[in-house]
Amino acid sequence: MENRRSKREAILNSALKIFERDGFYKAKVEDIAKEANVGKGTIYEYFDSKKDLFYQMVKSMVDQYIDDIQRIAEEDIDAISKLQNIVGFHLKPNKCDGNLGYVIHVEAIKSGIGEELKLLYMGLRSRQIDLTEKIILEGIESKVFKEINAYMAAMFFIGGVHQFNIELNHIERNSDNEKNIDVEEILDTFLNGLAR
Amino acid sequence: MENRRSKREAILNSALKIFERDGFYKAKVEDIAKEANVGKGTIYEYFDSKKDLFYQMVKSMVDQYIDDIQRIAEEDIDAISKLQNIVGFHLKPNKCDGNLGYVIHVEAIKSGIGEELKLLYMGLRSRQIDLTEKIILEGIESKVFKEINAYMAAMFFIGGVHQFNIELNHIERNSDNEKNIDVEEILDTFLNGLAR
Amino acid sequence: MENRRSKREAILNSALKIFERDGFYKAKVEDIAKEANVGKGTIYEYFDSKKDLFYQMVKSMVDQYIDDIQRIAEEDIDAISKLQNIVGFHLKPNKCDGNLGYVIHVEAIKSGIGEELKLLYMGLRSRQIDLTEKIILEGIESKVFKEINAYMAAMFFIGGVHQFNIELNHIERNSDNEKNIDVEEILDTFLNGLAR
Amino acid sequence: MENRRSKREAILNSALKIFERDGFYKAKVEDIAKEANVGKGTIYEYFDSKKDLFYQMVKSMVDQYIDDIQRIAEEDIDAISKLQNIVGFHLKPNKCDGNLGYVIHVEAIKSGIGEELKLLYMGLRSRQIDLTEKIILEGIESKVFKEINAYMAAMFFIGGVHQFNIELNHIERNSDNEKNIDVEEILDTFLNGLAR
DNA sequence: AATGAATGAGGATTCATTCAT
DNA sequence: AATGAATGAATCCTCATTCAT
Repeated sequence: MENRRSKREAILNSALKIFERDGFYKAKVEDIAKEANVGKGTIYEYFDSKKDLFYQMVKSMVDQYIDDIQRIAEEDIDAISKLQNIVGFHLKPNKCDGNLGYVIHVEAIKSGIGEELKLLYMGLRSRQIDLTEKIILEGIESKVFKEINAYMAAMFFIGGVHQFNIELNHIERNSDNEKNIDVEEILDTFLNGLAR
Repeated sequence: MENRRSKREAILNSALKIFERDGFYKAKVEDIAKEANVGKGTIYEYFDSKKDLFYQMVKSMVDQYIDDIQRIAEEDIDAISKLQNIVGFHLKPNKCDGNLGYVIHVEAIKSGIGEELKLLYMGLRSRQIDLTEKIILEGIESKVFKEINAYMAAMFFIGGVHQFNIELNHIERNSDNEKNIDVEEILDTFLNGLAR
Repeated sequence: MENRRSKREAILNSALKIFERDGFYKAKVEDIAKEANVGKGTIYEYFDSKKDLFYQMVKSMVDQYIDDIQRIAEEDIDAISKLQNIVGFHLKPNKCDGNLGYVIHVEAIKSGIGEELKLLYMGLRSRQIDLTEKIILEGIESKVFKEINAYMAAMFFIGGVHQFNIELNHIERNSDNEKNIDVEEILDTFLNGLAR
Repeated sequence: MENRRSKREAILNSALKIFERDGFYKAKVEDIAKEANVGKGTIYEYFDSKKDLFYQMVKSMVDQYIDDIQRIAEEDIDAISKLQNIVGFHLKPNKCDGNLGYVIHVEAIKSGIGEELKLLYMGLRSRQIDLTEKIILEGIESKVFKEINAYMAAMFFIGGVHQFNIELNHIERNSDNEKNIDVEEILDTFLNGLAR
């Protein structure tokens, strides 16, 4: 039934919203249900438990995310453009939310939700680093980058990108001293460093 | 009584450990009490509530942390050495744990624990960025760094450092393909960038 | 429609099976529906509620049971042969299951299901005792039995028969030290007692 | 603490009362708590779960019951007197309640509560039959009883006794046509049978 | 007539907090 | 001051029942 898939989708979206707002333990299944305009029981028609719902929500996020950055990594463009696109992707609001990332991180590390979640999360991290590392290696190969430790550079890149994501989506949003942040400048900082 | 202060300290240390392991909502007051070798009721002699305990724990962490990096920032050494020390400080295990940082972030953003926590956390972030920014500005002034956007560079620096912290304390720890990460190399990546 | 009656019958049979296995409260309407190869909603086309289904199931069991032992009681044979047939009837597996009897007893005594069930059950018990008592009185009249308290003897007879039924259908079934139990011997014990 | 044991006892007594009245699934933990004049949460200080409470309650009943009939079986009196005492014991109201026996039987057979309960119950049954069988064998040895199948006789005896127990405690109690039932007469029926 | 997706009342269980000792 | 037994509010989850198709 077409309807079944769409209701599942609706629940996942509510879950995303509520889990992001409240974290796993504070979130109430009933609130997720309300948000999705379904009854409490309905959630259990589609998911085994609150934990399962969380896991499935994370899984759908992760799958989408990996898909997205993979697509960027596989484009037929130079390494710098790829990095540029990745930065751009992370600054787009709602597209990939850093706060949810923190929530997932916390629950995955605790693994009070299940070993599977931990694996999923670890997989995401290594995939993220791998892809970035590969892009950097491409850049090295094509002589655009110098012979740098690609793993380390990848870590730096991801860390920096996340920092901007959080800052923009959750911190800045509340304050008024709007700092203009643009992709070009971020990338420049990363590529050229500070040293004179 | 001297004893009173030390028991409070003991509870804060247990709280740190358990909250880091379990997050705010999963953590049980009883577990914190056990860890501190005190009775459950005793915790309420020293703290108003679980939320208060969390807040006080965060506060003591934050105060300590700001103290530490402030001390580094105020040393009479050049900007590069300061950054080096900051990186080194964050890689020292147990000294400042990235996972707890995530836990705090999540609870602070939700502010289900109280507006004060949010303020405390925001204060920490801006302080962290300010200090780093200031160090970078010092470097620019003394012509060691080029005329770069210091705010942006600070964000990148902090993001990268966190990424390494998490990777080392929580991810690597479990895997065996030990990647040697040393302060020198990290800083080099940051200072000189990738570009040829 | 002929079909309607047969579907009702199918549901009653499933109900019998599931209620016997799980008892009233543990049994799920959905399981009964599955067992009967009908939809969950269909059950409510034939029965008002789970309680009603239980009641109707018990009623159909009870009617059948009373019919059966009544037929035995009315045969044109001597009292001893009647008792023999009653024992034989209860030892036949699947014919009349002692465990369901316990389930019914429990629910009927609690009467959380309804006063009607209690009445039905009480009626069954008194009918059972009455019939047996009557057979024994026949035996006394025809000088085959002595002038014994027929009510008491009936109670003993029924109690003993139930005990064998349970033992055979639920306990023995699991163990291996098969004790041969045959109708002749049971009846002999009952008729002649232990005393030398 | 003396108090701790007595509160546990109080909860077990309430459990006995409520489980007997409602059966396992219908019984509410809250009702048991109310009956024992404790808070709902207190029950979980003494028992792991509703199932555990049921099991412990059954265990304490079973232990007491086996103790009681064992004591009777070991007295230094003749076989007939022992049987007489066993009948007397079962007719004493509140001393050993047949309805609870049914409840236990139903839950034990289903073993939805746990395999342990089943084992406990099976142990009770076999113990009950063993003891009775032994008494009968004593009687045979001392030439008071004839060379009868002792196992079968034991089954009959127990079945009859239970029947009386139920009849007296749960059925008769409600009706008015009081039938005088006394131990002597019951035993006479059992020992001498019906046959002339 | 038959279905099963949707519902929400109901109940087991957890755990922050209190308070008598 | 310190404790931990007791509590009940809060929340996950189940399942009888309804109703749109």
